[in-house]
Amino acid sequence: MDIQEELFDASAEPYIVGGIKAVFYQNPSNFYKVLLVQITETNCDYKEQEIVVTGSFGQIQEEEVYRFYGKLVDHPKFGMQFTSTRYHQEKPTSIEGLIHYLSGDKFPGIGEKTAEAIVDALGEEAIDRINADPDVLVQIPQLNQKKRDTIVEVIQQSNGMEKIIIGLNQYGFGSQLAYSIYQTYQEKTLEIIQENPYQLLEDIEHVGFKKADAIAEQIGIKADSPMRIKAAILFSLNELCLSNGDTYTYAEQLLTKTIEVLESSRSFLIEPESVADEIVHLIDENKLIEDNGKLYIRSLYAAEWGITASIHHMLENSSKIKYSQDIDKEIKIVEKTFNIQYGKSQKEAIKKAVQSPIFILTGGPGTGKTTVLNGIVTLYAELNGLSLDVEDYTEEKPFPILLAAPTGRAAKKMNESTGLPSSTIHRLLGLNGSENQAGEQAEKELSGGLLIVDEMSMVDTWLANQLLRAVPSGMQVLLVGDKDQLPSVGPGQVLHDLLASQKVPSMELNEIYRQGDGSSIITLAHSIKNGELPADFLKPQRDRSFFNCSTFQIEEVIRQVVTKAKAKGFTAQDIQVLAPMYRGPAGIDALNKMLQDIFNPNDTGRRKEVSFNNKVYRIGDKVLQLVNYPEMNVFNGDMGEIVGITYAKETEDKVDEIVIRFDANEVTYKRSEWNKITLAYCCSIHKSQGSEFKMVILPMVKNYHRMLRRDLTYTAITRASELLILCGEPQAFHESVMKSSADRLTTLKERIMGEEESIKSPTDENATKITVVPESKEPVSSVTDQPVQLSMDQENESPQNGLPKEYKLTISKVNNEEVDPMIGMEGVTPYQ
DNA sequence: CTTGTCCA
Repeated sequence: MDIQEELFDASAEPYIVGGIKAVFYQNPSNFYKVLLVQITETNCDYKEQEIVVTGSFGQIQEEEVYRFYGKLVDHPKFGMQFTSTRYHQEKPTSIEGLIHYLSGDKFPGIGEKTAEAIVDALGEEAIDRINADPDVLVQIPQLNQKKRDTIVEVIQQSNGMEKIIIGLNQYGFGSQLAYSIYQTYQEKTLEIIQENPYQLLEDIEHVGFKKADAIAEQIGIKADSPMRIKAAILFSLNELCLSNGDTYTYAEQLLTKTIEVLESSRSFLIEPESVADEIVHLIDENKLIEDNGKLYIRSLYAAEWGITASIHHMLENSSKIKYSQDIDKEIKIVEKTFNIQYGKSQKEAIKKAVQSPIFILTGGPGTGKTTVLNGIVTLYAELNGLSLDVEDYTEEKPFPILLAAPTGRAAKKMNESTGLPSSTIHRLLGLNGSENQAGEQAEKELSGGLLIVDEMSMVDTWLANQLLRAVPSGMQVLLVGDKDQLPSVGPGQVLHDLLASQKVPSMELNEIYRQGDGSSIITLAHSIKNGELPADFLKPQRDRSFFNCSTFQIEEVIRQVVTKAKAKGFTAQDIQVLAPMYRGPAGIDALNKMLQDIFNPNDTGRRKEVSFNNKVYRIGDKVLQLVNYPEMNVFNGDMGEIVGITYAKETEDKVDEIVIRFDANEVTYKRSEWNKITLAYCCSIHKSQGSEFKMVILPMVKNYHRMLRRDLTYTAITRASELLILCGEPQAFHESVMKSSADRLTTLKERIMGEEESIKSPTDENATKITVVPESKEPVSSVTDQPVQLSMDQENESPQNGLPKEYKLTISKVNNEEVDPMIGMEGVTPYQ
């Protein structure tokens, strides 16, 4: 068996073997290539002679024959092609093939006759034999020393990849890591690792310090070597900043963390002084930035300043935006076109936005950001005499309004709500994932008159810098988002800081248009946003209720609520259970299993089902997409339904297949792609961002631990458009609301405000950090200090329910089915 | 402990 196949376990994987006819495209900054391949062998259902193969490849020789592993993809623009995840050069196997290979361009000076002589002497195993012992060539009289060297060199080079992979294996890298390391360094792999194993920390994701340090030890790098200490410092800085979302840290914390990293990797005592010395050296070398006692990751320091410069530059252009038309009059025309009436603040936002070089539109869910966004687009087009018909534009004259968002799903939603083309920010900027995070490479400037970015709260410091830097002079920018929702995955809190600086014109929408009057969900959301839990938090309301229970009772409580709701006509699509984490008794995985049994059981045991990763899938299951498939218009976070399951023996490729329907289109997933989906009856709060559900069920228990955060709770409850059912421990809700997330350490706000950095010591900073957390709130602590009893005051609360005065929701009553778990919601059905 | 993006 081929070494690679063994390594990557690729038994029934689709492959294509063929010669390279042309290299259509190669990205100079990474290994991405588009190749035209003349097929000689394949196990795919593909009848043409040629196919386009895309992927990351090292050196690709035209005319050479390669074996590509991957899958067929129907690209909307380029048709059927093969996306390859790994490949290797094919060794010639037949005698004729071998002769052809040896007499080819690769071996200068070797003709057909010489090649024949080599194969005559060494047989079909010639290549392996030369590899094993180059001296076997001496027996061939046609070859002089120079030709022998050429042959050996070329053969060893193409054998290099296998050697490198074996080498990586010996260093203890599994197939996955070995592969990504090889993809990055190619033939230089072993050289780079031997020179400085710590380089892996900078270049390869998922390589930890211990791993790199183990190799370093193996090749004799001493425990107190400056190289090792420096690597540990930079690694610790990254860990500290990225785990908290901060853009800087303090020397003391960095020192402590570094020593911890070093000493937990090798048992060797490290002097704090030597770490401190190396921190100073790194600052001198400009690999670490020190500013007013703060230590920054270089790229983040640059990005904060970059954003600041861009913003200031835009603001200087304020006076250049002038319209001859009467804007108020034009807004009236827009209102007429859409047949709506904007609220006062909405009107003001539209007016300000078209007149500002950069403008922030913010507001919670349901406040009409989308409506205003559409108004701004229409008014902008009106004022500038632009057509909004995409057909009127060409490649030379591109559409002048750019729409983008940090996630594929948000971009898709933008496209649906505006009818205009939109894309991810990455795609807009032409980022391809191989850039370093600093984005220090040259990038293209955008063209157009207006750039609109939605879900700005999810844009991190690096991306914001790259985006704003690509904005040309004169292009207006509109940033839209909700600063209280989940922050970016990457470091920083750009939207928050821009708003806090008060330098950028902005408008916050407060009026709720989505929910009807008297929604207590919105009131609750407002309190949570401000770090409070309202006094009536535990009392059943018309549109929400609370079940007090422990971690281990969550499953049973939710089972009963959902069973009841289902009987009332709520479907799996109407009800969404949200949890912050996957594992544990009250985790997403456990709840999904239970919910699947309610909504889509296999009672008879005779239904078609397939299992994967401890999960069972059946037709009718509600599933969640976990990655982007832009060509299918399906994105990370989209929900669909399984509409078909085909067992391996019934499919052409002999692999199990699942067909999932999303809104309009159906997508087929082979077993190898099943890790791209999961059950969706319960999903993570993160994945729910950007969606809305009639009924949201939200468990909160202390077991969720570090996931108890205000932004998560706020995001979760604001997903509910009609009903919200909370369950769990009141103390857990309390904790989550107390834990503010908008306390990432950043200096963007100060930079934009142009304030002299006040010299703060770490203790000062800690003090400010503490004040960010609101003072203890009386109503909450009084609720949480004692065992909670849910009581309903008959006089004030829903007397129409005719409930007894003392009505306690306890788990035993729920268990005995003495109470209706949808208490207080009698009149509510999904169809009202 | 969870979360995002990428190529003619």
